[in-house]
Amino acid sequence: MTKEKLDYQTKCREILKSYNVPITRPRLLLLEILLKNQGPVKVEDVVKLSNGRLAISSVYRIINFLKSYNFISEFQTLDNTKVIELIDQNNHHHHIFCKSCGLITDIELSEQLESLIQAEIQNIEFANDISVSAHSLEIFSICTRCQI
Amino acid sequence: MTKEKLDYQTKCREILKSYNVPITRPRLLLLEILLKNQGPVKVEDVVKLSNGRLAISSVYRIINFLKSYNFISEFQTLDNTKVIELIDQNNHHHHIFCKSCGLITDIELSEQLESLIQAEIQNIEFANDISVSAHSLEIFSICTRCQI
DNA sequence: TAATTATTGAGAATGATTCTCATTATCAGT
DNA sequence: ACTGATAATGAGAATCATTCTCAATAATTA
Repeated sequence: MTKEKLDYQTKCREILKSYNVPITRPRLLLLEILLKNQGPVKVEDVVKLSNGRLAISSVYRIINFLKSYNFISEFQTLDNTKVIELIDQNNHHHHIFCKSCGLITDIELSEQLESLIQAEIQNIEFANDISVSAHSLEIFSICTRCQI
Repeated sequence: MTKEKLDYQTKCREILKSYNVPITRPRLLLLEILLKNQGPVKVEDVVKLSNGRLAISSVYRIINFLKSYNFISEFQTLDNTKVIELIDQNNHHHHIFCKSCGLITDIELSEQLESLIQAEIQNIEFANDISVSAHSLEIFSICTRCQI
């Protein structure tokens, strides 16, 4: 077993432990797959990448379970495929969707814009007496490859 | 027939005509339903509101057809229900999703923030050599009713 | 008004997601 | 470590949303 692989597993274990979530092989595997594949992954890809070690019903169950712990964010691609992504507090980002090929690209906004969004959200919270927990800016475009 | 009802139908007819889209009773009906119900509507609600005059297969077909003309925007609620909304160029807005009850609230950002987003998008277009056609800021919160 | 062509409705087919339940794994307490 | 209580899993059945099919119908053009 390579050092890298060991590190992933250790990290996954720590993540689960820190949230007091029972550590099981399938949960470790799913987290490991998400850690290794930065960016959004389709449900069927998780199953494929597990090499038959994860049942699709378990993948859905674990996704829904971990969503409730805010480990995972889930959204739809433009062709309505569900994709999931590890939530990384240190890497707040948004997504560009290609309307032609469906490619999803991560994007970070400038600090200035991000803090202005935060300010506006505070206004919205105040005006509507609500408590906002997250935001996401989705950008729709035609990607470089598809422009040709 | 009331004057109001006549107005809706006339407006719908004009919309379709202006895009050179063949005018059919089901398309008029769907547009009328969307015009009357400002904000996002579920597919099943469209069928209900049509009082049996629209088949669900037709609703899906018409939605996909009109989407390609940019009449309609489509997105998912937090519990993954598809909702559609009429695109109104004069009313660019975003959505607040209640994580508890699923309520979707329309929201307009301040002109300042909206133009800063536009500026950032221009940078993104320039940096990535892409052409952005739309954007959407999604805000996730607990709504006033659910706070209690 | 008739002929041509596109659209619709109803239900069948598909595909994604959830549910069920017997089997297996995890964990706390010894 | 071992055991028992409890929770999680895998496999496939069930459900639900969406698309497909095709005969009947409506819209458009001349």
